[in-house]
Amino acid sequence: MKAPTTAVGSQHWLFKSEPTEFSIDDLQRVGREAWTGVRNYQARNYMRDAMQLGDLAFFYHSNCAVPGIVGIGRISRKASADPTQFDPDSAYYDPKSQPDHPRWQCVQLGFERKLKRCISLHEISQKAAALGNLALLQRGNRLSILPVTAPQWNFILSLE
DNA sequence: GCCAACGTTGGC
DNA sequence: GCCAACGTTGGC
Repeated sequence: MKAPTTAVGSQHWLFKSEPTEFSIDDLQRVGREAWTGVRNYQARNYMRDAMQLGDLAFFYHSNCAVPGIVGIGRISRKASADPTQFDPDSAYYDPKSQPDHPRWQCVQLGFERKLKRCISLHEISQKAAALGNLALLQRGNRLSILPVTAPQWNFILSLE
């Protein structure tokens, strides 16, 4: 018997986005968005190797007045080649990536809902003891896509 | 705007 | 493979 694969939609993630670039309101308006432009190998590996259709993700506003979690999205398409890597006009163009061996991948994130209120990084930091080693709170973390455990997910949502 | 904490690049 | 230089992230 084959080992069971990870159940569809059973995992949780956190996606960072600068609201001046792409906010939760933008996601709500367009409904779904290909998460292009990730140029970090670890973040890519999370998308390419781990994310399953239906996984849930916190939508986090970074580099803004009140950084924090503002909404929820859901993986609506599994990873595929990020087209911006082949577009010379794109800010994310990667001349070293070959079309037959794409270096970068992206998933599609669908809008699920906005939180009733922003759960700020400040507030999350204050609850650090209850959250264990939440990747978001790890020192020096700069990844734009982070894993969240089910207990962490449930605890953060309970703050809403 | 500052700056700590990275990840990446490229010379050697 | 080492590592200095450089670029980026992102909170503050």
